[in-house]
Amino acid sequence: MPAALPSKKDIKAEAMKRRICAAAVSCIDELGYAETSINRIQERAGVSRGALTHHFPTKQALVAETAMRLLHAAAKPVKSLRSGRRSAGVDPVYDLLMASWTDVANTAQGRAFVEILVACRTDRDLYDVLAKDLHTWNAESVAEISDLYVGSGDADDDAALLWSICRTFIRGLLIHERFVSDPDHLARMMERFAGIMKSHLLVRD
Amino acid sequence: MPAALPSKKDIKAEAMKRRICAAAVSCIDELGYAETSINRIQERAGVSRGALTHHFPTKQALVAETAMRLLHAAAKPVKSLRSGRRSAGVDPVYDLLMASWTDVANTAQGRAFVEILVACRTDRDLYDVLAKDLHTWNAESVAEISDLYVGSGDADDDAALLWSICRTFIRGLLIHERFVSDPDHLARMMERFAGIMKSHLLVRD
DNA sequence: CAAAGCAGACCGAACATTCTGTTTTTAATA
DNA sequence: TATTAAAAACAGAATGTTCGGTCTGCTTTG
Repeated sequence: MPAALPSKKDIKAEAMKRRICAAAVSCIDELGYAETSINRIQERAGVSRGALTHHFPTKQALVAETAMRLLHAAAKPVKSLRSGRRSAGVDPVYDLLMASWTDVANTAQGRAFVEILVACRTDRDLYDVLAKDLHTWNAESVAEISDLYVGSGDADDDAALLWSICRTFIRGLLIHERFVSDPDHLARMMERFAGIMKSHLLVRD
Repeated sequence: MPAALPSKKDIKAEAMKRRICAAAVSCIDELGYAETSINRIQERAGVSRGALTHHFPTKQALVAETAMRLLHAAAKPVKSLRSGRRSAGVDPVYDLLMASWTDVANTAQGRAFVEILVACRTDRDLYDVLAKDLHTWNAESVAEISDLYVGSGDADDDAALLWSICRTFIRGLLIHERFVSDPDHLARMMERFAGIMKSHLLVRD
């Protein structure tokens, strides 16, 4: 594993890929997965068709890499919340949940990721590409939490279960928006939910 | 409001629409919203293009009507749970939530509905058609619950808030499937969640 | 016989992908 | 260090398919 330091070529390639994936994210977030075409991503990224095709030979490859990047980007915030600003707010779990909503889920990246998640429910090819990373990401996320918290239930993996529940609710909240006219309602739901959960996910002693 | 009893023509038209919408539901459930085309719906419904076009001049009209039907179909189960099988199971709220998952959400209809919900997050035209019905459906659903239950929190609409949280979680659960390898895990999450919620949504005395 | 229901061909637009060139970068050689 | 051939990065046209929507007829119903 030489981990050869990146050449000028690699740097440009990485910059190009990042640019294209960023365009893909904003497209998916604003237009939805169904209306996101290669043409539109290309246009939004300000990149020629040849360049895009060179780095991502198929649409699936582009979506897959975009999803991977979103996945790895979403892993950071939880870790940073783990180390940073302890005991600053009301409750660590409450803070974690509220931050997960505002800083991770309810962002262009978070919304785009949910779009891709929904897409790979029915797109088996896409799912096959992402499945492994989704599972390991999930396992790591759950392990991080289990390391710090313990659940109020009987099962020994109760903290993991509760954290999965939290993430599931937060993702669902993105979809619930269309049901209510007042956007403030989502914040109220989030607060109420976090208030309930903080008495079940307890800091390890 | 004459509510003229349906003629033979109307009956046939209704049957045709039902058939097409059913095909749309199974398409959206199995292929996802992005891969659902008029051609495929037509093929699955075993209907000619002319017939389909006659009843639904545009794709949006078809999706909108399909969503309406799903919405009205999803209103029933909650009502039936309200009247039927009281005190049969562990807890009325627990039963209600578990039934909402197995009988409403985790069905072809439920999954298709979520697909449409996700789609109309970014499709403003579709949302404009559905918004009114989504809001009133939501209001009715919440009213039904508030009529029977009271929340553990301070707010006077706490039961409504909690019920919205429940529905949001259940919808999110449909998406969470791709994160875990064991499908049984979803059931565990559902049970744990319902167990928590039953101590916050309380039967009115 | 008028009108609605139905059948299927047809249309331009947009799609993902493939392709032929052109430019730039890399690495090997002198 | 200068030269050069190969490889990679890019540009953009061309291709065949599929899309949603329209249009022209035929059939059934009222």
